Amino acid sequence: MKKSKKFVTIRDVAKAAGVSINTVSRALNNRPDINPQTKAKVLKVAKELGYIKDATALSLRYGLSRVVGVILEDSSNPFFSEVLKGIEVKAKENGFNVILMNTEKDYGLEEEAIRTMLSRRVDGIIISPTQEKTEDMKLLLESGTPFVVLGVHFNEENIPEVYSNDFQGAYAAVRHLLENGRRRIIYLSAYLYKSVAQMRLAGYKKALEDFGIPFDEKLVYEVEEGIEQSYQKVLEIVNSSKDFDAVFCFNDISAIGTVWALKESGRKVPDQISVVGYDDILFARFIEPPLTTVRIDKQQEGELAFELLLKIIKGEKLEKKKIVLDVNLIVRQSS
Amino acid sequence: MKKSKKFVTIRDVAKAAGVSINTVSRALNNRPDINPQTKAKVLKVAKELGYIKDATALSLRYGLSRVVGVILEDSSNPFFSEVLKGIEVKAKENGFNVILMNTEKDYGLEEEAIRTMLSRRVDGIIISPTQEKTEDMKLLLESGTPFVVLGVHFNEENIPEVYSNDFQGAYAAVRHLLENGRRRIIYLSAYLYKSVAQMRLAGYKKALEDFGIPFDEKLVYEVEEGIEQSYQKVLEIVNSSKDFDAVFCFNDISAIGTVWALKESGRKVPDQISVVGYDDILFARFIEPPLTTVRIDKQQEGELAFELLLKIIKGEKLEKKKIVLDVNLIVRQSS
DNA sequence: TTGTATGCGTTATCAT
DNA sequence: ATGATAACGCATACAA
Repeated sequence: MKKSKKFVTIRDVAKAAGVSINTVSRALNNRPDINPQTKAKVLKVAKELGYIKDATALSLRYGLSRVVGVILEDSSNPFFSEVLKGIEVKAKENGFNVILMNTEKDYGLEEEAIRTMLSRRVDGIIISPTQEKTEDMKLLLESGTPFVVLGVHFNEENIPEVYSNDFQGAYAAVRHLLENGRRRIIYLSAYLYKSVAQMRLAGYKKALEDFGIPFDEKLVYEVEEGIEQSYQKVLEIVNSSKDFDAVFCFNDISAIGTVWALKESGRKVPDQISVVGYDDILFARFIEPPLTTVRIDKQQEGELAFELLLKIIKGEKLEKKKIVLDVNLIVRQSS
Repeated sequence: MKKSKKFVTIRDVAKAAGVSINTVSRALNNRPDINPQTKAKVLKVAKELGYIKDATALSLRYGLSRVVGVILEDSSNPFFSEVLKGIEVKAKENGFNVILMNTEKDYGLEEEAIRTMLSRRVDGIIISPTQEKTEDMKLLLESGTPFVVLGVHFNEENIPEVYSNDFQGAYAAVRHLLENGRRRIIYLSAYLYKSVAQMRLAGYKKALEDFGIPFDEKLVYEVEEGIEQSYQKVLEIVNSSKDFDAVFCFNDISAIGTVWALKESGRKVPDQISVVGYDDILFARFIEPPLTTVRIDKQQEGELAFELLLKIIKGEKLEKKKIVLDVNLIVRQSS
C-alpha cells in the first residue's frame, strides 16, 4: 500500500508563485504582514493548483487534531444512532470531526478503541462504556485526554458525564402502571452491572414502596439487550405460568420483543398485560399497540455530551461535571 | 485552546532507557537488528512511561492515514445506520478508522464534507451523494483519492459503486401487487433526480407493462423523504378522492407514514389499500400491519463498499467497478 | 548492534 | 514585506 497521489504542498505553490513557503503560509492564513498583491497572486496560484491544507501536518504541528473520538456500543442501535447524530451536528458546528468506533459491548474492543483514539491524538473522547469491566476508564483518566462518559453514571466525583435521569424515568413508568391497577409488574432489565439498569431498578422499587407493594425479586429478570432475547425470555416467563400483569422493559427494543412474545402467546396488550418501554425511539409509536415509553431526547444527549467535552478541551471552568437529562413518560396504548 | 498534556514520545523513552531514538523505534517495531536485551529494556521503559504511538506523525511520515471518510445523508436514518455499521466492522477488521460526516441532504454540506476529508488526508472515501448537484463528485474524481459511491448509480463507467438492484426490487414489489389484483398503484417516490428513485420508477413501469396496464403519471408522486412528509402527502391524496388501491413506497420510513395516514383516514390496510415499503429496516415487521417490503442487506452493502474501497486503496485490479446487490421481496401483511 | 541525520507539511520565530 | 530555519513525532537510509 503506497500513497496514491501526491497532494499539492505550500512548497509547490511557493515555487509556482515565485515566493517563499511562508509567504504562501501568510497568504493562506490571512496574515496582515503581506503585500495584498502578493497575497492575491499566491491565492490564485494555490487555487489553480488545487491546494488543500494538510490537516495531519497541522495536528503534528500544534498537538491538536480537531477530532473527537466517539466510542459506542453499537451505532446501528436506534438509541445510539440518534445520540451520534447529535454529537456529529455539534462537532461540525464547532469545526471538529468525529471518529467512530463500536465496541459491540465487548470489553476488549472497548479498551482497544480507547487506545486507538489516544494513538490518533483525538482532542477528546465521548464514550458509552459497557461497564462489564472498568479498568479501561482508568487508562483514559490517566491519559490526560479530555473525555465525557455518556449514558452511564459512575460514583466518582471527577468523571464528567451526561446521562438521563433513569431513577425518575423508571419511577414515572412504574407509578403509571400502579395507578392503572397493575400489581405484579415484571422488570425486564439489562444486566445489573450497568448503572442504568441499577438506577431504573431503584426507581422501580421506590414506586412500589410508595404504593405499599412489597418488592418481589422474582419479578426482576436480567436479559441481554435485543429484540430476540427479550422475546425468548418473555415466552419463557409466560410458559412458566408466572403471575404478572405488566412488564416494565429496559428499553423500547426490549419492549418490542416483549409485545411480540405476548401477542404470540395470546395475551392481550394492554387488556391483560401492560407494557412500558424506555427511550422513545422513532418507531415506538408505530408498533401495535403504540408503545407507552419514557422519552429521552437522544439527540440532545449527544449535543450536550459534545458541548461538555468541548468545554473540557478548552479548559473552561465547569459549573457541573455531571449533566442529568430530564425524561418524560409518554403514555400511548400499550399500558 | 492549547494542548492539554504532553504525550510520551520515543525521545522520552530513549532518554529514560539510555539509548538513541531509533533503537527505541527498532524495539517498538520488531526490527531484527537489535539486541534482545536492549529491546526488552526499551519495551519495559516504554510501557512504564505509557508510550502510545502517534498516528498523526505516521500519517505525515507515510502519506497514509489508515482512515476512511464516510459521507452519508443521515447516519441516524435506520437504513444508513446499518450501512455505517457494516463499514465500521470491515474497517476495524482491516486496521482502519472511520471519520463520519452527515450531509443532511444538503449539497453545500456534501461538498464541504469532501473537502474536509481530503484535508484530513483520508486514504479513501465512501460517499452516498445527494445527487441534487454533482459537481462535487468531479472534485473527488480529480483529487485522486480513492472513493466508492454507495447506494447510487451514475452513468459513468469509471466511478466505483455499490448499490442494490432497484429495478429488480421495484419490479418484484409492483408485480406482487398486480398479482394480488391491484390495478391503481401509486408510486410514492423520492425526488426523481435521484438515480434510485428513477430505477425504481423503471421497475414499476416495467411491471405494469408486463401486465398490460397503461402507465399513469398521475399516480407518481415525488415526496421529500420522511415519515411526516409521506403522511401528509397521503392524506392529501386521500382527500383529493383519487382512485387507488395500493401504494408502492420509496422506503419503509415512507411506508410507515403512508400506513399511518391511511389508518387515520379510515382506510383498511391491506383490505382496501395495499402498501409495500423498501429496505426492510429492523422495525418493518413490527409495525401494524407488518410491512411487505423489499429487503436490502444493508450491513452487507456497507461491508462491500469498504472492501471495494480497500482494493482501490491497495491498487488492486478490480474485476468489477460496479457491485450490484440482489434484493428480495418480503411479503408480510400489508399487501 | 547502535547512533546520526533527513524528511513528511505546516506555522512561528527570527532575521533581513 | 519577505525569506530562511527550526520544530512537531516518527521511521529509515546511512554511518559508525
